[in-house]
Amino acid sequence: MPELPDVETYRRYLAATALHQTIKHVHVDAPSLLADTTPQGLGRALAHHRFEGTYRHGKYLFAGLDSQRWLVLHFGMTGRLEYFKHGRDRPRYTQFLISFTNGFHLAYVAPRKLGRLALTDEPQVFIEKHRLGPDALALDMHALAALATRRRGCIKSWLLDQKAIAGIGNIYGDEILFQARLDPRRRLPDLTKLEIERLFRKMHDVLERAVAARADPARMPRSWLIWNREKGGHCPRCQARLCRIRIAGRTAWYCPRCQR
DNA sequence: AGGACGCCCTGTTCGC
DNA sequence: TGCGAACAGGGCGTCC
Repeated sequence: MPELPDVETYRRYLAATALHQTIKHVHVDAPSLLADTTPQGLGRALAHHRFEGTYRHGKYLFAGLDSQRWLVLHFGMTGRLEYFKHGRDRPRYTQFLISFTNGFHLAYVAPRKLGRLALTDEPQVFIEKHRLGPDALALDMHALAALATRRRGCIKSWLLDQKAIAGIGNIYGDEILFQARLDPRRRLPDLTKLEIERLFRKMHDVLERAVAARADPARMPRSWLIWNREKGGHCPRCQARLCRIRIAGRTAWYCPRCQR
């Protein structure tokens, strides 16, 4: 689930719940999630400190500490955050737990343990180290067009490549291409200027509206592909049977009539 | 450069 | 109905 709109929603959630409170201690249940640190390292960095700010880049969430260090969270395919008070509310599959002196806890929940937790001195340093592309919502039309000319492969793999553009995953990638009416297999050099502009507008529009919907599909329009992206699904525009193909190792859903 | 693949994990769905 | 196989919204490393 966690693509840009989901992670932005988590960022707001963390900012609304867990800022400015002293961390009593942390507990790591799944050390395999830690990148370049240890449970002890994480404990030392967080205990007796407070989160004072948040930042998001693509699918990465950064929580800034009063020590000038940052906790980095990536949610893999199934991660999420949950803030709670009572021990009985501790979510199943909690892999990492932050306990505050006010008695509340922030759980990093990930049934599949495919996420990542790390520490960094500065989000920008982490972003450069991982060679992430610009955040999908920070791009303007010009920048997107410039990026597009440097690429020769197919459009869907490009949208999903975090080193090209950061934040788009399989679900919203399909949604953007559907709304831009572009076949996911189209090659970038073959796109016209108008098509690139359409792609940019839809990328922005889909991501902004998904953020406004708090990444909850139930709050998104029925006319979106997201409602129909399943076996036997039909195009919400023309009712044609949707096609399902494999691109870049992931399932791509598209309408063979509307997307060219 | 970019695409295909295997792998990391585990819960759910599919298909015989 | 039951069971193993295939699949799921991510990312990384390797190979070609």
